[in-house]
Amino acid sequence: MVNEHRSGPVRSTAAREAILDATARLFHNQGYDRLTIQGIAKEAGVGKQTIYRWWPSRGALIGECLAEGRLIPVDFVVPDTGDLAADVETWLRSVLSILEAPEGGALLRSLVAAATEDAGVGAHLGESLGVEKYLTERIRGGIRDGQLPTDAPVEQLGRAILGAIIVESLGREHHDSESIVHLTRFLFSPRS
Amino acid sequence: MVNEHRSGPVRSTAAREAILDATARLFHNQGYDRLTIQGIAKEAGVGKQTIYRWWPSRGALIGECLAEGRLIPVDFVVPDTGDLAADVETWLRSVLSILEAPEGGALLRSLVAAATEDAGVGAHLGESLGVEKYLTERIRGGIRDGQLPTDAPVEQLGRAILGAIIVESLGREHHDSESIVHLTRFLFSPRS
Amino acid sequence: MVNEHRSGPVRSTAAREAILDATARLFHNQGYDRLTIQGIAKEAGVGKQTIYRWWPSRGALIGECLAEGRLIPVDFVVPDTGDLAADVETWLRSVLSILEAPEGGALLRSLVAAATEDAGVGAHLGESLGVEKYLTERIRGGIRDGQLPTDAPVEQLGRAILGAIIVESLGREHHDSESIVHLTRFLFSPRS
Amino acid sequence: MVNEHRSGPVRSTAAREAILDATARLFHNQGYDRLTIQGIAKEAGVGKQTIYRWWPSRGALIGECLAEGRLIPVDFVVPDTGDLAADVETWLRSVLSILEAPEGGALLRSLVAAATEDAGVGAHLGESLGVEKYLTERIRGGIRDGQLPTDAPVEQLGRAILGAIIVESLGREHHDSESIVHLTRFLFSPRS
DNA sequence: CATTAAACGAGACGGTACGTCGAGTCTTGTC
DNA sequence: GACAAGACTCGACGTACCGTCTCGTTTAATG
Repeated sequence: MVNEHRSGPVRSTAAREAILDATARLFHNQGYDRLTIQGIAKEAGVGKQTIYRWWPSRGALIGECLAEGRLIPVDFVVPDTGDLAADVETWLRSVLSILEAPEGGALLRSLVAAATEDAGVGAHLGESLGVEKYLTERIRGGIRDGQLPTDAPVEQLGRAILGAIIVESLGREHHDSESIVHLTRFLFSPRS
Repeated sequence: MVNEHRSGPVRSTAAREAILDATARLFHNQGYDRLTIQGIAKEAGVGKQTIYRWWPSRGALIGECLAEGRLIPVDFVVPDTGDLAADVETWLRSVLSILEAPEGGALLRSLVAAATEDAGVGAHLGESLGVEKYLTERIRGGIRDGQLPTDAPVEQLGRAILGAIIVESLGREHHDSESIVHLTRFLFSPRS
Repeated sequence: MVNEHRSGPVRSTAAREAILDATARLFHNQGYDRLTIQGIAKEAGVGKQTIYRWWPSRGALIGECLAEGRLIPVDFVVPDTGDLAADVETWLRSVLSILEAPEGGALLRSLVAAATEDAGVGAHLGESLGVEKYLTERIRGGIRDGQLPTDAPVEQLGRAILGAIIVESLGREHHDSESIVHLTRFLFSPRS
Repeated sequence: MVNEHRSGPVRSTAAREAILDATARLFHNQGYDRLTIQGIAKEAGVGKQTIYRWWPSRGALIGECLAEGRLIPVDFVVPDTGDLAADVETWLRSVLSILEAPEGGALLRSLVAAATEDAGVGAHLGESLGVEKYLTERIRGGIRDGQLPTDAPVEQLGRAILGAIIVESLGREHHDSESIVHLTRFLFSPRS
């Protein structure tokens, strides 16, 4: 029998919703290091076991929130005006606007902290900023247009930009958007 | 007089040494998230209070270990053969050799985790890989040589490479050194 | 309804038993001043929190042990042969036999120490020696028999005898049972 | 040579005074259980070692304060008007006036707590209330006067009264002076 | 006097226990 | 059988004191 029947209730969507909601809320308010399963359970009005039943760890919860866009509720689409450098810059500025929000740096560091603990978060961090889906795709377009050489390391370019943002955030210096914008201009401006 | 004299016992260098030693040892063996003050104290044969007396947090301990080269005991010097791209690649390969060691990825992720908690670690992470001291300096040399345009974002290039390594490490895909080497070749190869 | 229902696990009697057992055992072996919550938890194979959940302090634990007869497991009943002085002396000798046991003085002093910290212990110290239940009752009988004047301070007589024992124990002189027996004979011998 | 000479300073009376002062002050303000050597040292403006040099324990400090009348600065003299019962009652009321002061019960319990830890305190507790020096002496006078039978247990009577006070204090019931006065009247009123 | 050694203030040290927090597991009664 | 509630053992937190041990400074008897 492929189909295994069992009696009893099925997973409560209300509980799942309340848990992910509470997780996202607490993550924003307190950061990853102060996020606790107990706190989430109480905030969600849920038993601890209900969390442990469906998620193996704190990181997995964050991963699921991230995947559902509950942590960064923006769609970082990259336009295609034909000008690769300008399009990338548009994307970059929308990402940087997160960092420039109050506690934006702390938010990003919290995400990185979660990523160090949980592989799923690490894998989907770039994804939720549109790196693979939009940015890398747009860069590929730039190659087809001849704005980048055919041997350009497409995926690595996205990672490098994201990485530069992360490194800057870890340094906690006063955030300077323009310096990263400068980087992308250098990377994507037409080469002679 | 700046110097304020006080009688009484002086800070024990033996205790300081034992604590930093134990911290570095446990950090390598267990990673940052399993590192506890309690464990360090026991490993070092020291009272907990002696740690709290001199360091405000777990992160600060890691920061000091990092600054003293107890975590990454390598000097990542960048040669100057005249060929910028080749020199950067030399540096890069020595950095990547850490990642390729067993548990190398975990080590880097642990450092990043510490950096998310402690500003000092964040500030000195790049430093201890020679980014500011050697890599950035070498890139500046590349500008003087005319191998890079004068408006190249020197500091951001170092951050971008380091960031690309970090992002790759967070993703936990099978590590591929060549893809990052590819990135640096793209960045630093002579532009026409 | 006075009864407020709540679902969920119920207090573990096994844990309670183990804790009180361990408390009594350690109290006898080490005395009150060396008794620690940590030690009780370890001896009982129990988490510290389980102790703090149900008892507010070390003294309260001792109070409960005392009330359940785990510290002085004797029933100090007073006979009624008709001879008040003799009956009180019978009781007294059984109490003194505790003091005369090895470490008996230390046991009593430990109880007194606990009583100074915890009101409950103080209240039940006399009780567990049968002062209120048996001794005072027997003295009342003596009044009815005419062996004591009707205005005799019944309760205070019990306290005075117990107090004399305690004061003697605090003095740590070589214990002399006969001197206290002498006191009770004086107090209860037939008055002309 | 029996006499061993040495150079150097002698014991500082200022330090001794400051320490005993601080001890008495803190004992009154915080009670015995919150009294710490560190606290005394800081309050007295003295190094910890100076305390440990001259006193073996916290209890010994209290013992010395007690012996010097720094804890109960009253002289509990017993008058001799010829009326034994009345004289004892005079003494008793002055002792009870301590208990009736605010925190008087706590003070007595603190003294008892110290006595359970330190033999010296136990030995001198009664002494500092004038039990041996005055009360017992006065009772002996009562025997000589024929107000008490010759076989009265003189010392035990003093202990019994003190003990009754202590037991009442340990019970923390609302203090009732008259009940103890009643006891002494019963003990010392002329027997037919 | 100059010497010198002990007493002193200050406080760092290795420990032990404190009382609290959260982890992850288990138990109970309800839906 | 999923759920809310929460008791359970365990381990770490950061703090308070313990009693011992340097430190330099002060001080008084000895030489």
